[in-house]
Amino acid sequence: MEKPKDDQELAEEVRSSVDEAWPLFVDFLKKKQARVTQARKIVLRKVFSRHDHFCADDLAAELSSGLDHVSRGTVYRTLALMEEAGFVRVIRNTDGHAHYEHVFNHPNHEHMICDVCGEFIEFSDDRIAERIALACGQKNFAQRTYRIVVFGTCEACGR
Amino acid sequence: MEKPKDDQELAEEVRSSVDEAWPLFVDFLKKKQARVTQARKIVLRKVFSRHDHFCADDLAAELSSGLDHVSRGTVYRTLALMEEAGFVRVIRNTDGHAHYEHVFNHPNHEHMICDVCGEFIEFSDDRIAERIALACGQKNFAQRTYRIVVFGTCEACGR
DNA sequence: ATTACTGCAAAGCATTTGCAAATGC
DNA sequence: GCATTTGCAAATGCTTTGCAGTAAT
Repeated sequence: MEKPKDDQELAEEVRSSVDEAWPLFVDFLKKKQARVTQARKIVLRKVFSRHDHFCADDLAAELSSGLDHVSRGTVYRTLALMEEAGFVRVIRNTDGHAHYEHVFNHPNHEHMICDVCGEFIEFSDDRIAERIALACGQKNFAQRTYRIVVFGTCEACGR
Repeated sequence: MEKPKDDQELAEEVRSSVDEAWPLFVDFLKKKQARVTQARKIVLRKVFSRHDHFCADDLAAELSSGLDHVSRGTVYRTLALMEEAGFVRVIRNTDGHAHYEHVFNHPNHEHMICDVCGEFIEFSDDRIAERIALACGQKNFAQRTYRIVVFGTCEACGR
């Protein structure tokens, strides 16, 4: 049973996610012989300051015009790194945009996307993961990750 | 137990798919008060003349320079119609291209995409469909369709 | 000091769109 | 005959890239 989170709890969770994620990202960069830069820290912090899903371009827009300035190109490059590091997932909608979400402190879950309002609804089901693993075994396919998107109409829009 | 299909059987299957699909597409267009045109027929035939997956742009390229000429814009517009009609599915790869496949005479199935060679491997599992339906029920989400893509390495590339 | 990263603006590229001509109804 | 479609080419919009300057090691 999970009670709704209030603002303070959310803020807490954000802080801890960034605090946990950053050192891990630093490790990842070092292992890769890449550099630990301000821009990368700013992008990571921004990504974890959001709870919802966001699209690359919006993030780039926000960061390329604020105080902690990071250029569009760098935002895209950093998001690619973060995906490689496994901190972030891409979900390609039917529109051309790349939607991202962070996966840190966030159990495996999939999405329903409402055709009408575009809302993302999360769900998860361990059984599905099992069946997918099974199918991969049968095809001798070494699974790295998978993505499920269900399209349809959400409760609010259906009424 | 299914035996491998030889060329003649494949040709047969293609012919019958087109022959079955076209009248249905005509119905769809009429219901929509849209027009039954040559261009739409040509695109549909081309889509069903392919067994594999294809990307919108390749199809457009082939059709915009052949004898049965259809312009790029029209190919894109027609593919959108065919998707709406449920004859075709889009699978978005990580590259920006839209990959299509026809779903007529083709049971529900999902895909594994090899990171190395880009091959599409089909698989299906009714259990997964059940679990997804269940999850949608729980969220009061009216499911229209869904897509699963598993990323990883295929058998050949894994060796 | 060396090498990688960033910012900027320009290029890329699949897809969409506006509009005049063509076609289906 | 009238409205929808088509073809073409130009525009769009997200994303990537080249390069000169800047920052990290």
